Amino acid sequence: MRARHITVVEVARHAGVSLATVSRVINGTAVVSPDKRQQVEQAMLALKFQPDPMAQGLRRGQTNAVALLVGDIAQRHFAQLTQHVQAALESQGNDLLLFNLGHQQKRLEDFLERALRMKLRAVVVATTDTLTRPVFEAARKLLSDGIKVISLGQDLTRQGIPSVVHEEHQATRGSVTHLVSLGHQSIAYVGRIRGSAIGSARFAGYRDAMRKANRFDPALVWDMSFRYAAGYESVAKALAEGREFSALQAGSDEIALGAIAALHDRGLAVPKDVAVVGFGDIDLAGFVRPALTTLSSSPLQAADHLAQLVRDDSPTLPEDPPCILLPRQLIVRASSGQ
Amino acid sequence: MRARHITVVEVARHAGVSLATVSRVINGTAVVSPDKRQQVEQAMLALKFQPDPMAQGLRRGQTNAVALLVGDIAQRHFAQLTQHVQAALESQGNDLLLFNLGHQQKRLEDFLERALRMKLRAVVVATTDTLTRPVFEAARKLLSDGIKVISLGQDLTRQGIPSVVHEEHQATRGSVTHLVSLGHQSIAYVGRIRGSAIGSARFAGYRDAMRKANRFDPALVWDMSFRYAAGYESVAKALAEGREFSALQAGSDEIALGAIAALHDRGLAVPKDVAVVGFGDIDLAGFVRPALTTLSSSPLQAADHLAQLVRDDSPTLPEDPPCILLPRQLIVRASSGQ
DNA sequence: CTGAAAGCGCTTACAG
DNA sequence: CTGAAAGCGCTTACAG
Repeated sequence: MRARHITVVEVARHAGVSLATVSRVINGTAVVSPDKRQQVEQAMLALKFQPDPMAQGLRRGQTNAVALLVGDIAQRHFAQLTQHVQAALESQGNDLLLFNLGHQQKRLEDFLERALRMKLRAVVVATTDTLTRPVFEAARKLLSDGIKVISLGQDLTRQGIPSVVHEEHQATRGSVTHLVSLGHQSIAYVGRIRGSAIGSARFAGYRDAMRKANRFDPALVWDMSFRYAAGYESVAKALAEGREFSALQAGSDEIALGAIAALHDRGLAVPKDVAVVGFGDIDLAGFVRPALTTLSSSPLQAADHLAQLVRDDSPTLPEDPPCILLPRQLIVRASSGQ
Repeated sequence: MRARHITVVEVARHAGVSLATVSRVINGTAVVSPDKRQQVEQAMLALKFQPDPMAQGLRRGQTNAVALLVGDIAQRHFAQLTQHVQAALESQGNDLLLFNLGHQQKRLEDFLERALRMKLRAVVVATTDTLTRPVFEAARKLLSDGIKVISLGQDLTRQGIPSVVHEEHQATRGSVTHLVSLGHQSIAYVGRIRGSAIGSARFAGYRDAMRKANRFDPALVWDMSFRYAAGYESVAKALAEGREFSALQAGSDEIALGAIAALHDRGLAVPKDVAVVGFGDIDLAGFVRPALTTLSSSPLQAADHLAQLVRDDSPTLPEDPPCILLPRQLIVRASSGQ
């Protein structure tokens, strides 16, 4: 059933040269006389030759696959990231191996162990979760084996891992300061996600801005579980408990949307009764009503920087890995009023 | 830099057996005496041996990777599908190679050509787009080369491709009939996406229901480009033109959300002035206000069926490939009234 | 049940 | 600039 494919042997025969010469033409790895080169190229065309990636990989000790480990592809943010990372990698000839972590640390660890044998070109870790020791150890093993590990989303340079990150702390500090300047006194924070490094950073920005305004109140900080439902439940619970607040900073757009639903169900209007600011600017943000004020992201730029790091063949294991920082901007829409 | 890995040679030496025996233990492909088996297993453990997937792949002529080609990972529906497909494949030991088509036919074609050399375990095509001849030809080449091709989303069994699909036509026919029974006379359809096989089927269901009710009016059918923005623009344009309608069936939830924003911006209330029904039941559907009435999907079941087809080693190239049909249900929420 | 040997399709020293 | 040969790490007839 399985057809026999054209190999370098056939090409060499057809072109009247040796295997080595064919290989040199394929890889452009050594000088080949113009006429032989042409014969080989014609033979490849005539026979519709395509090199076998497995064989190349085995021999070179390297595939052209990059693994992307995402926190949870079901989250808008990660889906967007995946989209752009795939595009950026493809444009430089790399395939994308996708691994959905579902926020499970153990899965990350297991994959990293396995990655050691896969001869990947790079492993990209895109998770917001706080990482633990075993993960770092597995990553170090990869690194010392010459396999690139890159962090997308959180700064892991202290672990020797090049990172592409967005502003987090400054972002919420800025947006909350904006809410304060609008006259809000009681501003709640919904979504200080437990176990999330990024979530903590966003929360810290909020906290610092509130402290500066002398308005920080731990009772207005709500943890929660997961996305829409979490945003909804947190706010529903707070309202049931009689908490008072005139504004709300969410840890993500999805949480913000859930929060808005909860406010709505209690008869509270956004932004009239409660102003809401999300985080991340998912594509839907501009299409809900009221449109969602939020903090921007740059998944496209992030993916481009990442691709550059993947391509970059600078000496492995630099003591001082690069950290690329992407800014965020407050995108003011109707949900925050004024 | 790159460390030398443990190979079968070391394991064989350590266990005092031949390479062949080690291989047999790894693969469980032939009977090995209990004592030798144990020695090998101990050696593998002691040396922390992990087989090299590239070498195995080259020798066997088969990887354990499955390619998933999705219409557009930025769309909720595809992101969810990807999540479940990855999980299902992983549980059977397969890696996922993700390819985002961005709805570009040419990319599908190119990838299919390339897949021929990749020795993939299967290629899963998950797109709603109407496919063209060159794509089918490339698929046939894969099929005849013994590589599984599976369609996720549209019925391609006539092309010899096993398919896992959802009801489309019946779904909109049912939901529109429901709207009719609620007393609606003018029901618009937004999102008969050009070039989308699935979009056409959904539209046909609407059309048939409207015809049956003697209410079909082509002026109430609006094509559009892309997701939220499209839903918004279509409806905004229709309203500006003075079209009258009391209900609206959308081709997707995202389109429905965009449509609702447009209605809102014209001062129309949902469902009081216009009832809205979406399609797909994305996770957000229950968390917008009013909550979105929509047609359910079963990405989890779809992924499971798919995984089964991937695993299934029945004779290649059956003349009559299976078509697995998943039902949809109308999920009634606030946006459709009553 | 077991081992020696060939071979999957390439690339890369090595020698010329 | 070119070719013959070795070898990447496995698996699989083949012979016993």
